[in-house]
Amino acid sequence: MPKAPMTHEEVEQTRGQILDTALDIIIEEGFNNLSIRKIAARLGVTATTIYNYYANKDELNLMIRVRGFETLHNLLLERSAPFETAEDRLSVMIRAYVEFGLTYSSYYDLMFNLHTPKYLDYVGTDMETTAFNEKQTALQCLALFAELISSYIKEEGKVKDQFVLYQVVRFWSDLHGLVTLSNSRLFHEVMDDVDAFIDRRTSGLIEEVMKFKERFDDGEKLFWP
Amino acid sequence: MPKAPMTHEEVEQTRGQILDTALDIIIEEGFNNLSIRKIAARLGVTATTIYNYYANKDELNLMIRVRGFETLHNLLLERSAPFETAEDRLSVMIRAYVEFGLTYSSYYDLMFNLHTPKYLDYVGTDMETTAFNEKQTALQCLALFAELISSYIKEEGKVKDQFVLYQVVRFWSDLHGLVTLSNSRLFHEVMDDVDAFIDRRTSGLIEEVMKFKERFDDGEKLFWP
DNA sequence: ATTATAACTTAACAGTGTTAAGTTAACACT
DNA sequence: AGTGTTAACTTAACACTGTTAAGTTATAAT
Repeated sequence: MPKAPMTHEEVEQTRGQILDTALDIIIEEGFNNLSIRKIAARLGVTATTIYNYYANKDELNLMIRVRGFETLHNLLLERSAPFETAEDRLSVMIRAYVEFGLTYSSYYDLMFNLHTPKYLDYVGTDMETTAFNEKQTALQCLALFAELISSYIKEEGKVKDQFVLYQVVRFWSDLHGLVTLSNSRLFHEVMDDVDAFIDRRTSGLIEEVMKFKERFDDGEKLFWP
Repeated sequence: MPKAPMTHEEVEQTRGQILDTALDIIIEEGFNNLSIRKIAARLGVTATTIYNYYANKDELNLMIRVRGFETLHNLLLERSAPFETAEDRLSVMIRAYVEFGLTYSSYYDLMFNLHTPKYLDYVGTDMETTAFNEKQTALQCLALFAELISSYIKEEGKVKDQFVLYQVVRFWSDLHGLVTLSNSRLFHEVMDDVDAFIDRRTSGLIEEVMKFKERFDDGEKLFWP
């Protein structure tokens, strides 16, 4: 006798519309100007309706981050697809990462910055599974880099895995510093030609990765940097 | 006939008390939980009173950042003072920077992150001079590093200055990536022993700086990295 | 005692996330 | 056709934010 509930697909569609609207607002007005009421107004409903589809703003932020990681993952795949060698693929992926960070600076900030909770913060809460999915999507991006670095090294085993993780996180950290100091416009406070700096530093990092490969190609045993 | 206004010093003292209270709240409850009303309540006044001493929350944030840069600057001087050689001084300063970033993560975030306006955003506004002072304090920290790198190189001139700026900003960028990914707890999502990683990476960066020095000591001409 | 005014407060506005309670409309069953 | 169930939505409110206009109070010099 009751009214038939929305199908799972209909719910997902509405959730998608809400997310799309949120992304529109972020792109048009920046992340700081995103509010539940603003999303609702654009969709012609009241703010409370949003809460039928997302538990709270945190969950919405989490979904925005998932979108971000998916976009990044796709970009990395897209850019590396035309290339065969690990060198070429790594090179374009590093440049793609920087490009993503600078282009979608609002996403990037939400994905990688301090004031957003991370998976470990959600363990034991209602949103643990959502957060788990976000983390997996994010890890797939890291994995793309890890696979390539890993392919350099003939040895196998736990020590290798640790080495690869160290290398990946190390280069990630360097790239992250580059992206965030540029997005925070602090580079612009101390330098005239920021673009040139970013180009040079990105090229420098790619060269560093290539040097690692050469050392392994020359038959060097696994070394600890 | 009018009531005598507060002396400049009294005003500065009150401004200082407001700032101190703000810092207390940031340390105790985090930057996100800082509010004008909360500061006022702790000082036993109303929120509007704060506006007699600071134009708005932005100016208060600016002053918090100045404090942060002063603290960082003092820490760098303090740590490097006992040492004579440029190597030792650079080494302890690099470690001090990381230590500062990890210890005062709330300050650090406010000082270096996206969503706080920078000097260039204040040009032409009432707060331009305040922002200018902040920038100068910040640049003094950079200068401490620049002087030491500069002392490696015997040559002089514009090319050298550009080289030194590139090097300083490059290492700053790397350190910033390390600090912010740690503070955002993203390292903790992918690694077990984050402290070990940070130690190793910091040491690695110090080694890199030392290698530069060696190349110059060996009589190498100014090279472009 | 009067008066100017510095320092402060009250009250309000427009905004935020969020929740409890009420409305509306669609469906299945009698 | 009428009725009860309930999904989807709205209204109204709470507690909070930064910020401002207007009003109060206490102090100092005349």
